Amino acid sequence: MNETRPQSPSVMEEGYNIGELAGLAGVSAKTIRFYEQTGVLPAPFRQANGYRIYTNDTLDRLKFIRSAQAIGLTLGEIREIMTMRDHGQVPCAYVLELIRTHSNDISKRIADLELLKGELEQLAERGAQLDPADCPPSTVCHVIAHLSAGDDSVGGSCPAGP
Amino acid sequence: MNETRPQSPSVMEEGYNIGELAGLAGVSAKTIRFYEQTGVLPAPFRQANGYRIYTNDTLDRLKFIRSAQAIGLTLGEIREIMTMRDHGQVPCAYVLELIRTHSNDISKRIADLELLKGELEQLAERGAQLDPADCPPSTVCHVIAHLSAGDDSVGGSCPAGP
DNA sequence: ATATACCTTCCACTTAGATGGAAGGTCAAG
DNA sequence: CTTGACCTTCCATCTAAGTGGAAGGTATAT
Repeated sequence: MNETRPQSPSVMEEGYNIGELAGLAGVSAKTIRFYEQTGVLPAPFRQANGYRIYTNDTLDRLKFIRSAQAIGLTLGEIREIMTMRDHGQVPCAYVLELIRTHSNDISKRIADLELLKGELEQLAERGAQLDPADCPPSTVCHVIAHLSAGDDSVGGSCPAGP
Repeated sequence: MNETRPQSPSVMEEGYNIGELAGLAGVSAKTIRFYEQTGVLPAPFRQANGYRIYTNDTLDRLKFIRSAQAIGLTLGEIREIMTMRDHGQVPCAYVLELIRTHSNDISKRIADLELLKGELEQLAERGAQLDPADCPPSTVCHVIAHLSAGDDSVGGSCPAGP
């Protein structure tokens, strides 16, 4: 049910159509079209019927995309890398720079989150000792005090993973 | 230039129009309308000319919103809290639960980021030793290896703060 | 012949939290 | 009387990375 290769059963042209490629790469066909549309993947050749036809090259690229995403690179950055490759350049230096930059960003984000976590734990501890009966409507809830004034540098967005 | 209160100069009805409130709360008037539209703030009374008129109550709420956002609560959660208040309930228990939940989420996110950071540093170290001349096109870039197989649990979105 | 599973394009929608701008009403001062 | 600063509503746009679905063409199996 899975090994039905509709084209050229003996010559093995190594051509995948989009669904097969999607299965091999572990992404959806929609995602592949989206990557093409946004320039992350090049437009592939088409069969006579208009179907996209892919080679192992695209499979490699999709694997790279997955790896690159897993380490936090954005599709925009990945597209840059792909473009360098397609212009004959070796993107290693750029990739390394991206990795270093992301590493620094992550360090900063971790520091911010540590701060925030400390604040939350403090609030939880203090809040557990407050009596809800004492909570005046004017503060909405006294568990959340006006803490460090003007501190909005701590990133409060992006609450949970997927 | 700033203390022009257009309404009732002597009786002090404590009424602010939206721009004044925005200035006092440190947000934009657009943001206040947005909060009203999404149910985070209740619809205020209107003056005869259709202008919104606010009291100190809303100022308190805006301050609460800022504090709650600073500790990572979403507007949806804040709206819940406001709704409880408006139904005569004391939201402290709910707030405390939110704080604990967020604290746990953040711990997990920190752990994920630490993992990711370790991986990035490893890649940077290894990558610095690779020769770009050896980078085969099929891998797009050999600095990014296919590392831990199928590891997409590490959140790679939300790269940098504001 | 038809059912089913593919494939194509195009358009809208998602999350979260706003922000920008157009078109028009209101208000106080010069 | 006009200018400029406010205010109103409504609609669109942003980021990031997709996802959903409609309308229609194609290929294979029964």
